[in-house]
Amino acid sequence: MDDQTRMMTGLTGLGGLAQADVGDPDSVRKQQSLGQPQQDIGDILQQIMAITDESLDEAQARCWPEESPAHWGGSDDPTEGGRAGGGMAGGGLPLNFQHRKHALNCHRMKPALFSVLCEIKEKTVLSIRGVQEEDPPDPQIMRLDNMLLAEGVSGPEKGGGSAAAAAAAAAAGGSPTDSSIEHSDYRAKLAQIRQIYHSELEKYEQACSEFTNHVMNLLREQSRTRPISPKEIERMVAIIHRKFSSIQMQLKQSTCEAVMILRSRFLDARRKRRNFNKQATEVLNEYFYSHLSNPYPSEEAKEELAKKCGITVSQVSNWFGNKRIRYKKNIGKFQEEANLYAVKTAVDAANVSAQASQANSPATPNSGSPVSYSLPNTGDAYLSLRSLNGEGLNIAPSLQPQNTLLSDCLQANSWQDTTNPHPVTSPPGPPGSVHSDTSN
DNA sequence: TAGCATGATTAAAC
DNA sequence: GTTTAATCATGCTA
Repeated sequence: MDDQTRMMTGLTGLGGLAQADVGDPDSVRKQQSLGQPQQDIGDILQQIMAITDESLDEAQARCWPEESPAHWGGSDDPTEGGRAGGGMAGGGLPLNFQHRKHALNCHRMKPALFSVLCEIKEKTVLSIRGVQEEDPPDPQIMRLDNMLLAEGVSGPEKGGGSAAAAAAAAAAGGSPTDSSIEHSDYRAKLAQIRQIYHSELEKYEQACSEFTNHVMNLLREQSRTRPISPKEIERMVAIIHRKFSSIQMQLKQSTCEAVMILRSRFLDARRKRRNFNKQATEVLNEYFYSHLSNPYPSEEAKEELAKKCGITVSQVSNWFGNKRIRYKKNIGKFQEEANLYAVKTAVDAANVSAQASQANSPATPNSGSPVSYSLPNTGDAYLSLRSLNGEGLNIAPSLQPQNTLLSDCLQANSWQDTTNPHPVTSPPGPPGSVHSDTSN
């Protein structure tokens, strides 16, 4: 029986009041003021107070002083309350208690009292209605949800986490093998976090649903003796959900923390700094010293270098940034290195031109032709040269006139003198290819 | 283990 | 957006 019906039933059963006045609490009060009804309500309230004030032990002692456990069990439906016989009535309540309850329910003033309670209830509900309006979604929860979704902890398993891992691994610039190991390790840990998160979430949801059902049953049960509207039950359910969602938020928070720790441990590039391999450093140095007059690789050149070195474009930028500043700070220290790479480049250029002469014709000129940036391993040639020329690192005179590149490498560099950032310039050449700026 | 080398990060300037 | 300059954190080596 719903609240409305219950109220109506109660009111129609109001014996001491005129039918026309039924449902009007003022009329009820008027009647109460006449004397007899007031006494009745007083009685009924007295009885209610007496029952509610009693502890269970007291009630037990009074109703069944020598009861056995067999008195418990069954239904407490008031309609069953009139059943004859000793021992237990329904609802797990002793029969005497059932009788008292039933007597109370059947009291002729009960419907009127119930209607007054309904009125009071209605007013109370109205006063708190404004406060109970639906809350907007919590931005913090939204942030947490978004992060968990982005990391692949919540939502579908694919993408998120592994993508983040891949991106971060790429940013860290580790070797392919290293990054793949770290990647799988990261994914395994992330999967662990995901599993824990989902199992905990399931537990919370189960507990929430169980508790909600329990409370709803309790309220439905109570609605027999006090007015409880379905809206109130809904509100109570909402309160329970809010409480549980705060627990969920804690779970989400700690999951996010775990993910952040995992990320910082596995993917923090600074933590995982690895020196570039020898070949990569050589490629970068070759470019740097062969563009010493303007060591600012274009975006295309950076991409090309990054590809050659197996690192990212930003790592190339970092490297050049560091190199420029360190070179500038201590030119003397880097002079030897500069000479070394200048010779290396020159030897390569000489080799290239010699090959070109042989391949074409004896008269083919090579001056002015662009020198390919892709240098073969000229280390041996350089060492031979070095030994021929002693440790003085002088350039073989025969090589000098052939390469404007060489002079470019060794000339005074304007970028070193300026304190302002050098304008972003690209060495001439088609995009995607790395050239030495022989035209300089 | 100290000291240097080196890659990454940061703030400020442009 | 890039660059410089300073700095941090880590790797390498004697």
